[in-house]
Amino acid sequence: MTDPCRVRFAPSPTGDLHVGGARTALYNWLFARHHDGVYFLRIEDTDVERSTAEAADAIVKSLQWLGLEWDEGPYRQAERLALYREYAERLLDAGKAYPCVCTPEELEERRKAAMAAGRSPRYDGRCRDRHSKPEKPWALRLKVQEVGMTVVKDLIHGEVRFDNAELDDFILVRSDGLPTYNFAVVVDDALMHVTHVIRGDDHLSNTPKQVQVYRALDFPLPEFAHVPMILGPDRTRLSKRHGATSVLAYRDLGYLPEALVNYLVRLGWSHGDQEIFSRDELVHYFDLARVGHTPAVFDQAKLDWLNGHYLRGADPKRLADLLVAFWLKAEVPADEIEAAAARWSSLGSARTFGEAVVQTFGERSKTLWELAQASRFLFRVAIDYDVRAREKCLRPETQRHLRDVSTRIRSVIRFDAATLEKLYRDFVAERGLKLGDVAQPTRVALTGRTVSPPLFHVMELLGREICLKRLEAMWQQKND
RNA sequence: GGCCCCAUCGUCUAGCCCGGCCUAGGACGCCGCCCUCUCAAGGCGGAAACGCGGGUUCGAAUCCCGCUGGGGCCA
Repeated sequence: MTDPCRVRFAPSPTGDLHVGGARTALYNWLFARHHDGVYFLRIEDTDVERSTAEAADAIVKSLQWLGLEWDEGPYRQAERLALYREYAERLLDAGKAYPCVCTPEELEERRKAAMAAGRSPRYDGRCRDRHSKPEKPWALRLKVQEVGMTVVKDLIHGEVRFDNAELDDFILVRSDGLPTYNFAVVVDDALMHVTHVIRGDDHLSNTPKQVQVYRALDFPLPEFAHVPMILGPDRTRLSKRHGATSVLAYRDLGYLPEALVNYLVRLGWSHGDQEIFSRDELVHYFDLARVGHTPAVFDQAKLDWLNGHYLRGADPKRLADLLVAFWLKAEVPADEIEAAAARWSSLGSARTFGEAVVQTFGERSKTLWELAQASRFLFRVAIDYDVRAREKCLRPETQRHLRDVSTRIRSVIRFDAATLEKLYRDFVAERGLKLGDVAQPTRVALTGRTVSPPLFHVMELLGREICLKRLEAMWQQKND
């Protein structure tokens, strides 16, 4: 019986959780669940300049929304500073690290000089033989192994070799007493018994440095797995320039968490030709060995397709609950939403108004936001008419049709889709018209547009009163 | 600049590790047709890729080298 694996997601709270980070979290989570291991969250907030509590909060919210619950934590590096100090002290005592009194300004100057002379801008090691703590402010540098190679065994990339001569004595603890990323991450991963470090490709180049820290501290090495990054459509690192990139932004745009998860997991991982995966299937099939090597471009069109797929399959009740917030955002007054719902329920339908809307508009929408906008005309709000379509409705002949059909609508007993459809079909049959001759103008009068969900369902949703009012406005309109 | 990673349709990818089954498969998107009260959804069909150059081999998308291109890290 081997010990269970332990993995972590360790974001810096310097901004919203973007889709790249979310995928890293997802892969960690799936790996842990697949292997019955432990997945935990660690907030890397030692960079006090850039870290904020709001960002940490947004990350936690994002992860919760995606359903990536953690078993431990969140741990916070800011609360563990004493630990880093303790291990720094050990390295200093053991002579494996040394105090450096070079100031950032001096280093910058030397760096420039080196560049100008065509040399690489590495630290020149001038404080290397210093042992005692100086009076002046100092930073702690690791005395790195200068010869040989550091080989990183990566579960995705295989063995990656780095020449130790390329490494310089990098800083472990800054002069302000705060640990650098490469130091804190090693101390934490080792102390927290992380068995598999699964993170973005951008950290692969940092790994040989971290390996040196593991060795200096006599910590056992974890396994590493560096997953390729997610790029924008222009093939550069994803950033705000690319529009929506944060998990919360997608939530607010009306995407479903299961759609985003499904999209993200397939970006860089595959299981044959399968595109749609349930949560259980993902846990069952997920395997780091099947994670690709190539950076992936984020394609919103495919996310849209997946979201549409999940929207169609989702429980109408759940969607209806979520929809309200999007209607409000589409500037539908709250009391209009209530009025429509009350009117609907007085009709005695088994479904609620929201559920009925979801069922007729859902399969035509990619997102809840789209659904809310497309169904906006169901309320007593100002409708923006398609100008050209409206002009066609104002032809005398068409206005007559609308007027005559209105008369029948007014007197029909049951106001439901089936009855209305029969009414329209009888009407056009009697007059030798095609259904579209009357249905299309009706659609325009009621919705403002030439496209909508099936007309008779729309009418049922709208209710007799609003239908007659909008129809009347259309056939009474003077065509000047 | 140095180092590291990567390279199959526009995009995500299967195939590559263990060469022949690949006249390169699937999905999104796109185009066409069917269904149809419009639009979706669904069904059917189509256009669309092994970056380039050298090897190795009877045979390479698959192995090796170089180039080119892209990305990242260092500061």
